[in-house]
Amino acid sequence: MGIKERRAREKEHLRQQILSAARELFVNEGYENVSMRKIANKIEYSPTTIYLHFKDKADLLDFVCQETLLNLLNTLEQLKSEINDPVETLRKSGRAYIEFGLKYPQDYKLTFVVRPQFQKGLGLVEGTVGEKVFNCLRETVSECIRQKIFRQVDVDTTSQVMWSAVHGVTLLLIDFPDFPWVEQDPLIDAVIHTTIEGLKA
Amino acid sequence: MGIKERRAREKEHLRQQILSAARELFVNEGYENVSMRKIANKIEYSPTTIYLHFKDKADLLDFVCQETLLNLLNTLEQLKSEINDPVETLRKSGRAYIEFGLKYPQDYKLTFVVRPQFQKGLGLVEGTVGEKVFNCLRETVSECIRQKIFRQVDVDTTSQVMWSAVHGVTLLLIDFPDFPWVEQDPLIDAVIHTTIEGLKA
DNA sequence: ATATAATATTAACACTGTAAAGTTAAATAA
DNA sequence: TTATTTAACTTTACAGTGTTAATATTATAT
Repeated sequence: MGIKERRAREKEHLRQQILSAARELFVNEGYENVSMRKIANKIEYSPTTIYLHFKDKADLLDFVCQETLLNLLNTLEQLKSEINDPVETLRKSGRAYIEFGLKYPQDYKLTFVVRPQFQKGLGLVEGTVGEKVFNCLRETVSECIRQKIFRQVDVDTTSQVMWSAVHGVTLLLIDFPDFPWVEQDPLIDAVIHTTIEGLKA
Repeated sequence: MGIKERRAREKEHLRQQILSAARELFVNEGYENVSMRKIANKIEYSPTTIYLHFKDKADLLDFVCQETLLNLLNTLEQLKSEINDPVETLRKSGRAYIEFGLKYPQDYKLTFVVRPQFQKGLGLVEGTVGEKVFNCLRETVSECIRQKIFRQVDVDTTSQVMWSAVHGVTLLLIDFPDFPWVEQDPLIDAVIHTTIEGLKA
C-alpha cells in the first residue's frame, strides 16, 4: 500500500516546486509581471499542469502569502517568548515587523496589499495565519494595558493603532524609495517611540 | 490665426475626454482590469488614438493620479487657512487625509500604492503636487514644533511619522474591509490622537 | 494483456499593451 | 482652384496573457 503514499508524496513535491517557483518569480518580478507560462517554464512543466494543483493564479498567490505570514509569525512569537517587559516586546515586535517588510518588500506587499485586492472579501479575517499575527501583537498590547503602562483604552483600538503605524511606515518606505526620507533607522524608531508614548497612561 | 487655436482646443478636449474616461474606469474597475481598448470604446475612438496623447497606460495613470493629489491638496490647504491653532490644524488635516482616502479608496490606492509600483523610481519626489501635499503637512508640523507644543525633534522626522500613521490606517481600512475593526470613527481619532500625544513635548 | 485511473500536454479562445503602416480629412501654398 | 503638406485617426499585426476543453501519456489494478 506504499504506492498511493509515494504518489501522494510526488504530488506534494510538485506542488511545492510550483509554490517555490511562483514565490521566487513573484518576489523578483512582481505578481503582475509573472505569467503562468513563466512559472511552468521554470519547473519544466506545461502551463496547465499548475491548474491541477491550484485553482488559478490568485490561489497560487494565496498560498505564497500564507507562507510569508507564517514566517513573520515565527519571528514575532519568538520575540515574545524571549522578552519579559511587554513594552520592550512591543518595541522589538514593531521593529521586527517593519524590518520584515523591508527585507521582503515584495512578499510584504503581496500579502498586505496585493492579495486583499485580488481576494476581495477575504481580508485577513479567515486567513488563520494572518489572524494569528495580529493576535500576537494584540496579546502584547493587552499586557501593556493590564500592567497599566498604557492608557485604559479598548485593547482592540490600541492594537489597531499600533498596527496602523507600523504598516504605514513600512509601506511608505517600500513604495517611495526615492522620497527624501530622514535616515531609515531613526525614522522607524521615531514611529514606534511616538506611538508607544502616545499610548502610555 | 484662430484655426491653430481651435485645433489645439479640440486636441485638449479629447485629451480631457481620455483622462476622464480613464479615471472613471480605473476607479470603478481597478487599473489592472482596464484595457486601453475599454477606454477607447468609452470615448468612441480607436485604441491607438490614446497613444497620440499619452505615452502609455502608466502615463495615463500618472495624470489621473496628479488630479487626485490636486484634489487632496486643495482640501488640506483650505483647512490650514481656516484654522489658527497648529495642533488643531494637524488633527483636522489628518482626519481630512484619511477621510479623503476612504471616500475615494480607488483613487487613493491608485496614487499611493499602484502608481509607485508602475512608475518605479519616480516616487513622490519630482511629482510636484505630491511634494506640495507633503509640504503642506510639514508646515503645520513645523509650526507645532516652533511653538514648542511638540518635542524638539527634526521637522522631517516628525512629519514623516505623522504621514506614516495616517497612511497606515487609511490603507488598512481600505484593504481589509472585513477585518474586525473597532468602530471606524473612534479608530481614526485614536490614531491621530495617539500620534499627536506621542509627539508632544 | 487489458481496462482504469491519474497525470500531463496540446490546441484553442478571447483577451492584453502597443508598434508600424495605412488612410482620411483638413490646412496651407501654388 | 488645385496640389501638397501636415495632422489626426484607424487598421492591421505581433507577441504575450489567464484559462478551458479535448487529447495523449503514463502508471496502476485487474
